[in-house]
Amino acid sequence: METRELRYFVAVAEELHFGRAAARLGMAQPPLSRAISQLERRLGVDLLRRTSRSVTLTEAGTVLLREGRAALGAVEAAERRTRRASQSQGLVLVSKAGAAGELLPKMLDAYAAEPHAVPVEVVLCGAGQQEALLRDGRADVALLHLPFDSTAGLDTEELTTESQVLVMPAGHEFSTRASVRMSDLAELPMPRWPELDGTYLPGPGPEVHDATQLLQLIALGRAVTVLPESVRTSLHGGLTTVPVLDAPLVTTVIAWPPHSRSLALAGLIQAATRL
Amino acid sequence: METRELRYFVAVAEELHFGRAAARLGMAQPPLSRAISQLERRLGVDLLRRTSRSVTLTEAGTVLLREGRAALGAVEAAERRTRRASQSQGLVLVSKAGAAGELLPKMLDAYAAEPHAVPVEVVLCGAGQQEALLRDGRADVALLHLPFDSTAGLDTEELTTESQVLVMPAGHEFSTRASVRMSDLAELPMPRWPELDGTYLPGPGPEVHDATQLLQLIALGRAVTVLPESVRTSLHGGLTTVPVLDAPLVTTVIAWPPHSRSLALAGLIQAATRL
DNA sequence: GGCGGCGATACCGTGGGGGTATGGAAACCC
DNA sequence: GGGTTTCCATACCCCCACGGTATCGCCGCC
Repeated sequence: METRELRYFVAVAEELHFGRAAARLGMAQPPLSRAISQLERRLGVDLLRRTSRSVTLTEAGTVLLREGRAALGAVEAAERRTRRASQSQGLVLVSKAGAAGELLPKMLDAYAAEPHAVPVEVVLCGAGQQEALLRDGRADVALLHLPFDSTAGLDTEELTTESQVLVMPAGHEFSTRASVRMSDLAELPMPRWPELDGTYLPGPGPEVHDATQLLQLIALGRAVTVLPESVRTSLHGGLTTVPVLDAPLVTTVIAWPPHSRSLALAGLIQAATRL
Repeated sequence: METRELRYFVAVAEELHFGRAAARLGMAQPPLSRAISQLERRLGVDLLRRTSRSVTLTEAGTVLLREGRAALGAVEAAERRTRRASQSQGLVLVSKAGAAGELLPKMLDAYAAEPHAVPVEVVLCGAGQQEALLRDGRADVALLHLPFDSTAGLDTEELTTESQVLVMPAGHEFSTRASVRMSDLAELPMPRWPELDGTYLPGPGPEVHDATQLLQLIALGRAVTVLPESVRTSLHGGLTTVPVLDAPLVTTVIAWPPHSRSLALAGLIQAATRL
């Protein structure tokens, strides 16, 4: 199977429409139709059910969509990492914007003090995107937060575990309490983060896309949220926190793609775990 | 990058010889040379250092060899899993030949008793091959033994942990002792298992390639070995065991490729962990 | 029943991948 | 040191497969 065929199939499987898929691929529709039929014939498997009105995935097509995306990611990763290996031998670290406030600078300082340290570029991204960045080679190492982020298919090392606190404006009804419980918060509208595709699930809370925006909304009294306690060091005035007793513990882990233990990466991981 | 280019590059990088690589690929040498140069030009990266006498990998070439193998594995996996999804919806479980003697049948029985169980095909392979089989889609799930097998890039669930015993012929000098230590065994020639490429590292012990052969050699007095204690249930007469106090504990885990939680697989994993 | 949307089919042109023949550099050998 | 061998690169050619345009066939809809 060639990556071209995979790209074609993934486009069609995502659009469920040959015309739109062809447009997305920058080609005409007939060659795309043919390419998919050829792929089906070569695999000996029906991937799509076409009526002249609609296209749906078969069981096998669903599998190939999932596996094909992963395979394309791996190919792109190979390309990116090769390119990067030829130029800079620095590392790219990715973390959620606004997360890991304290830990990150400490880690970078500790690593930079090492004898053979290489430059570390820090990329901040939206929640849940780190895995994709690692997978397709745009990043070498990530900071993830369990249990929110998935570590499927990554090697990890635990760094810290912390409890969570409710973040709210100073005058909030809970601001004078010594602690709260999750059940106290059930009625409060929680801000909604974007899904992987950039859209928002429906719900009562405001839509946010980064931490600064979130903290502003909280300061404005439009939202409250539950965050790891380390955020307290980076809160400006006007915001206050109380512990949430039964919120899940948040573990920060450093994660990297398996089989990629370059010397530089090993050094960074070691520096991080020694903190 | 097309998989064809990747296959070409991997072949050349492994052979370090354009002529042999071309033969392996079933093509002539000149088009192969050209394809590699094109790849280098497109990536903007030198992958190989050629003198007219020898070919060596550059730094970037080393990266692409590693990443390219993984990417090709992912593509093959996509193909195989798609094919399998269209026919049988059974599972393929892979384990080292001779290992997991007790656990495996129990697990399969427990799973078969479940309401929606699908057929499970059991494949036995040499040590260290399970990961490759999982990765390229020939297997869905594997039994691995820590700390010997690598679980890099796999999702796992621990099943059992056991200590190890020395296996030897009945009349062996250690057979009357209550226990031994690793230091007692330092002088004994241990059998050598094949590496990933099927070759053997040099050393004093006999070369073995499966468990039956190993046990026969032990019965013949030509070798002794250290194995997880569960092997005791499958030893025939003439062999005996004593505990090795300070041998590493062996943990049997069930492992599967990330992102592949089909219903059937989830059921099998659940049945296994409930044992 | 005419129309519009969509996927499949028919047919054509071209670019690129693969072939053979040959060049050119470096090691080896007597 | 010149001939020989070895090995990768270049030159040239051919053909197939990929992509484009035109068109058909099917089906829902107004």
